Amino acid sequence: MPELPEVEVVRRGLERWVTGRVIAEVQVLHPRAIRRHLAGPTDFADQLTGHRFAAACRRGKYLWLPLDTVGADATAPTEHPVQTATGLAHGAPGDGATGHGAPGSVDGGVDGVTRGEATGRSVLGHLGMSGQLLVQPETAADEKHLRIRVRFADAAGTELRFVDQRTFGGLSLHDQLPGAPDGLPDVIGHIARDPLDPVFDETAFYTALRRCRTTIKRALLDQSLISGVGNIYADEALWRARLHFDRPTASLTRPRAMELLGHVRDVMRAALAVGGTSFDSLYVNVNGESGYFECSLDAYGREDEPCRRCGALMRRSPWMNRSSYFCPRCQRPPRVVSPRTARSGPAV
DNA sequence: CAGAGATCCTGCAAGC
DNA sequence: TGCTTGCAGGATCTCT
Repeated sequence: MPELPEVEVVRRGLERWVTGRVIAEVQVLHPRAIRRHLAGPTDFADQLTGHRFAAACRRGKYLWLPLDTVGADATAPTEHPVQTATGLAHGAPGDGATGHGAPGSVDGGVDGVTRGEATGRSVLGHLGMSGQLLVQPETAADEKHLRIRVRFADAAGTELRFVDQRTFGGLSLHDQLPGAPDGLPDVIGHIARDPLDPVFDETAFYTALRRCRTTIKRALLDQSLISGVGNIYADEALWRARLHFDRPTASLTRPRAMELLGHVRDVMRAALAVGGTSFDSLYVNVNGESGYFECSLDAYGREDEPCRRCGALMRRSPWMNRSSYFCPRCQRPPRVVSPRTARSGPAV
């Protein structure tokens, strides 16, 4: 399922294949896919039609595309690049790859097209568990779970499709947060920056950990503290850090927290490096269930298999209506069970 | 108010 | 073979 690395691969695909294109038509084929757009499917389609996607940005697992008006002299068909996208994945993760306010990214424009003016609104997308944003030939057969189709005014011959089996994801249109240089939608203003973001605030993160009376895995999945981490990479990072998922956050020393943060980054970078390789054709290939990173997993899904570090059999624990995978030897359960009591005790 | 749990949804796998 | 049940999970809502 899509976590930060997968979403970043999608963002790069959108940047390449969708940015600068003018929307000719929007079809909403399943209302649940735009449930966060409260004004409904017709309004969503009407608001987008005739506008241009200005950029492709990401924060955590959210993607968004700011909308521009179309310049008066931009009626000629866009000569859109149609060539292999191989090499897109080679950018250094966290080095501008996250698309946060990169200077010129919004104003760079597409060759030969005069840019319109910003509308102050952005199309927000979330892939949920099974969502895919695909750039497909217009002639390609509809996917079984096609939810939204966006047709373009140019002659590139491709269209943007939102495909989502379990319908946890969706698209919506929102006003931009005032003062946000990258067109951040107001509804995700509370989402923290991700650990690959150059301006991720480590001190604020650690301060929040010390202040919270919760456990470390809950904190890792709390998108308002740190974004982009899902169940899989949380388990992977905790395994690498030899931390039990039920460890109270308040019991972590700063060096220990920074070590964990480093493992989160390492796991994400490794997944991002692998995820990019599947992205080399005409369409944005985001198969959330393709398992390209699966062979690299040390914890997630490895119940009853030997720990790659100590050989003990990995365990699976029910946790918040899902599962936590851990090594019972490397990742000892906390001695202090309650976060409340841990708060008054010394940091370990 | 912070934190914990329920909830949405669909397809697949396991069990009877 | 065919049905039922459980599981997967991110974000949001509700409850304590």
